[in-house]
Amino acid sequence: MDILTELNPAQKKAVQAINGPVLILAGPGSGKTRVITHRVAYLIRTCKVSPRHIIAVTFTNKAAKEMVERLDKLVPGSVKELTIGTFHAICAKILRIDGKAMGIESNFVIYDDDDQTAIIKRCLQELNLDPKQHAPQAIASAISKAKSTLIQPKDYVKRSRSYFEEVVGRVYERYEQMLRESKALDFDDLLMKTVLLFRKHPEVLARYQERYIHVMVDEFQDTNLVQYELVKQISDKYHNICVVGDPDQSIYSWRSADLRNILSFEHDYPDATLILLEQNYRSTKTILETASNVISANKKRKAKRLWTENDDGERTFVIEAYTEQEEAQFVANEIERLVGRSHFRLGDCAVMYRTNAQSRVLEEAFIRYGIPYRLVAGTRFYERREIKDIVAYFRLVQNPHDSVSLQRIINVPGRGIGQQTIGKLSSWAKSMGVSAYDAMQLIVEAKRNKNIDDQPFDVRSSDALARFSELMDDFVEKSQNANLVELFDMVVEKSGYKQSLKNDPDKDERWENIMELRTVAQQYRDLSPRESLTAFLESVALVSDVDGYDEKLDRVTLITLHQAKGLEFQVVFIVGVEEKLLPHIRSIDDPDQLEEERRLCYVGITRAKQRIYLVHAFRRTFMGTSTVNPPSRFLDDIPKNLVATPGWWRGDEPRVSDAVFSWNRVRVDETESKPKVSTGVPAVDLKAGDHVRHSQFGEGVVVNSKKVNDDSEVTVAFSGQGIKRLLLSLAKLENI
DNA sequence: CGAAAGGCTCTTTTT
DNA sequence: GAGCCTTTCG
Repeated sequence: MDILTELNPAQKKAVQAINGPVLILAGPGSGKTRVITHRVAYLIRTCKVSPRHIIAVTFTNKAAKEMVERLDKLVPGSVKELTIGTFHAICAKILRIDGKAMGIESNFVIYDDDDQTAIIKRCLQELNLDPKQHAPQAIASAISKAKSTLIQPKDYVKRSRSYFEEVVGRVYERYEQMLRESKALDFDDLLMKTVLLFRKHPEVLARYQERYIHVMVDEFQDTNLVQYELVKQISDKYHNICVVGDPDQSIYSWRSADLRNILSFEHDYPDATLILLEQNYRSTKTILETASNVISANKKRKAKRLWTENDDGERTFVIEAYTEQEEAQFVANEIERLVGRSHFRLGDCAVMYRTNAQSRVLEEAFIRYGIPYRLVAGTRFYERREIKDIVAYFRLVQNPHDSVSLQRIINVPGRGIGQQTIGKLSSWAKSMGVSAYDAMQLIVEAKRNKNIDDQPFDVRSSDALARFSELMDDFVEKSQNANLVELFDMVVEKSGYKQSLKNDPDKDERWENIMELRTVAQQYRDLSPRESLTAFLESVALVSDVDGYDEKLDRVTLITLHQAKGLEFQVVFIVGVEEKLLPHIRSIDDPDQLEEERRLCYVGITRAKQRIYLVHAFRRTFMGTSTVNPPSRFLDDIPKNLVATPGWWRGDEPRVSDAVFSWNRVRVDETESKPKVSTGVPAVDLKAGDHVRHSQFGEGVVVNSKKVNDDSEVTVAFSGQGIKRLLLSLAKLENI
């Protein structure tokens, strides 16, 4: 297949502009991914560039994986030598290999936000600062911001201007020290330390410059200052740097992403070739126009002319629901209707929202309707307690100095090592200038030599500590010659974790999760014991939620607007299109942040290929309290001639009085829709203990059943599927 | 030391 | 509403 056919002139130009700096401004759906992959293929196949001289940076691991898959078809056999990954993953690799020059050992662990907060809390305690007055989260984000702009603790302290910054400065210094003691790096460190490494050791940088002759960066609008610096460093010799982005889709400023990077690029590389990708292949004219009208209201932006040859398509549906429950109901109902009557499949539909908290009501509605769905974030897998616990054992095996992991599991499951003992242990260790882990080994030794006075603990505590120390030693020993799965099984068993789950009310779910983690570990069993542990832990630390997202599954996707960037769906519902939610209340009084909210809305709309629904609720329960939110100001910017309401959702004036009855409308006007909603007495009467069969969930046992208006809500425990609540009239349950 | 209960505060978005 | 922390009691 020829690399250049099936590309439009602008795309062709982008693929062929391989020498010197290139800035590609790519509108949504303009074939950006295609351009990047074809450009790499062009370099390899036509220009005979060795794949090992090419580096491509993506925003998520999923994007990297996709690119590898596509390239494997275009240039078979080359992908192994290509460097493709996220900034964080690439930097982690660099530091494992070359970090020693910076005092970073190759077995460093990566601390996530949770670990970071844990450390900060410990700092506050040490510095006698009240965590209630100085929110650890706020301090964490201040430190992160500093690191993203390459400000080190000393500089931060020097330039602190307020009391808060002074506090942050003090914490920052101690925080860095603790990370060093734990031989750990946080996310921002991965980037910052790499830049510092390159600054301090030009000879190391030179190696990377020689290797990566062609540099490409995707989602450039969402890079921060360190990332920009890094890209600049690596490409500083050959200047073959190609960045791709869309300022209108910049939605990560809160993560220190800086739109000015695009401007800086034009400034730093005045000879850069500028390429605009403006033809949209994804959406209908109506969707594109809707989106353009929304984004055009932003003041700080360059006007852009997006166009498409696609059909006009359906109008944009703007819906008012009464509450968030009704909103979810509408979405579920409409999806059922679409899938039943038209060619759309469940997998073609996505529901997007501003905050994760909004997903719950949607989930409940889908469960009641019996519609299979997939939640992209939710309670994130790697943030679950049982997963973090098990992972902490592995981290400790890899790096015994990891104090956060030690604190986490030293008494999980309970083995008689309480707060008192832990406190005593760390101060004793500190007084001797060793890590807590080393201190515990001293206790073991003291016991062996019967020199009990060598350590300050009573028999009970010292026994417990010694036993834990020996346990960990066993794991470390195992890790040196057994494969990862064997180690996994040993850890789960011998740590007592498996046993301790027996009393856990969520034991089944937790156990399933642990087994899922085991499958992840299995993927690394071909590597050597040492390598597999490092690779496993690194993948665990750097995954994102979208990475696990599999579009082939035929299920409705529930996803945040942020995560949806880069994805596309036939049908998109954006819910909660209200003031205080989109735009979010915390962005409303800052003009810049407000513009970002608008971009977020724009990203959401432009995900849609065929149909877009913008749904808002008149009344919404926030944190216990019910509030009335006006429709989002963004809706005002959509021309009325583009907007419609689905036929069955009548209500030309969908105001309160009307909306109250809309619930009934869903049922009454539903005649043409596939599922007939019965309002009478359910055909079967189910009670606890009955065995039932469900088309999706299989067989299960009724746990509870209660009357809801004219219907019954039945709670059923399905084998292997967990407990679901279903509406009897909708869920087509069969009594067996 | 650990389990249980009650009280508190936030919840935007995430590599 | 939930997760986290503190308090209380055995």
